[in-house]
Amino acid sequence: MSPAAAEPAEGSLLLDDQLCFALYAASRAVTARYRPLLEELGLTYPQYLVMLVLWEQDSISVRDLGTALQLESSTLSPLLKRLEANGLLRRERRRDDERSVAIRLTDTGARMREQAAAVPLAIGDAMGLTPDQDALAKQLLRLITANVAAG
Amino acid sequence: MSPAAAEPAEGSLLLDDQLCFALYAASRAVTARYRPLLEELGLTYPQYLVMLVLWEQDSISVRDLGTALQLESSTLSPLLKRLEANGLLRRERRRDDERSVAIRLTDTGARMREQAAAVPLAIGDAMGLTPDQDALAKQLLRLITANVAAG
DNA sequence: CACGCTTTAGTTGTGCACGACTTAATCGCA
DNA sequence: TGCGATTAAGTCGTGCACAACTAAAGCGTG
Repeated sequence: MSPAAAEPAEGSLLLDDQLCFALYAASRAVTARYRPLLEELGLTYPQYLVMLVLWEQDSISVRDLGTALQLESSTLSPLLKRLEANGLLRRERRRDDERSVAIRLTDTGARMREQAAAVPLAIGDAMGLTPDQDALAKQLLRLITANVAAG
Repeated sequence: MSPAAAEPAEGSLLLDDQLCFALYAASRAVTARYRPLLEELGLTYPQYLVMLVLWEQDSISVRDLGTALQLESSTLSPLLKRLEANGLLRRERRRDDERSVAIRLTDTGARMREQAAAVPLAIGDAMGLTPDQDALAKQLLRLITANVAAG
């Protein structure tokens, strides 16, 4: 991690100067790395993220799931239907508020948690960062997310 | 940028411990920030990345474009058709190798570069990182990309 | 030269991601 | 109490992203 050889001019249009491209490329590369592991579980990457939330907090509304993952209902609704079709969760209208839909894991969905425990370990290994680098990367990424969302 | 309050256990399944999620969320947040700016140019974010490459190196093959952006021809071919339909570029078979297609900017596409110069500045501003943080983030992201691609 | 292998671009099918919109339920307040 | 505004989930259309595959061109070696 030595400093960059030559610091780019402000407002460069060179692809390799763009932080946004480094971000976009890294995100796709990591997702690609997950793909074969998740395929064994029959999950896509966004489906895996939904399962992570549900393993943390079962019986959550579509709205709160969207808040946690920063996804619209127009993305989540079909995704949740696919997970329901695969037997991992059930969707039921809340009786106290019929607008809201509660997402609950099935036994199959809950049991998948054990199998999934190996996944973050394998990916963490593949990313090959030291614990300090990992923490630093998370902090920088959250800072970026917070800043661009704010303006 | 103080250290994290509590370092997560290895292999945690908590969403907010996952570097992969921070990456995925940041990437989408940044793309969302670009959207209104690029809409004025009539571009999507991946189309903007293609234009960045072309402003750097005109008359490039689909293959080399794919290498630069780490995208498959199955993603690029339809995207390039849309850019061609919008009058920003032309596609022509190479005479010396009829398998290959050369992508060339039209005058309109080349002229868009001036308008686009403001975009990275605005985004850099919105990300709100110091030059050091920006450089560090790029280094970490490239390290992650290289590591996960390698294994 | 011939024929099989590789390379290049493109097509097809599936699943996100998001804007614009719809429907139904609930809320708030005049 | 009634009715307009708000909220929740979902549909639809467009555009990535990628795997699996196809078609056509070029290459290499017997």
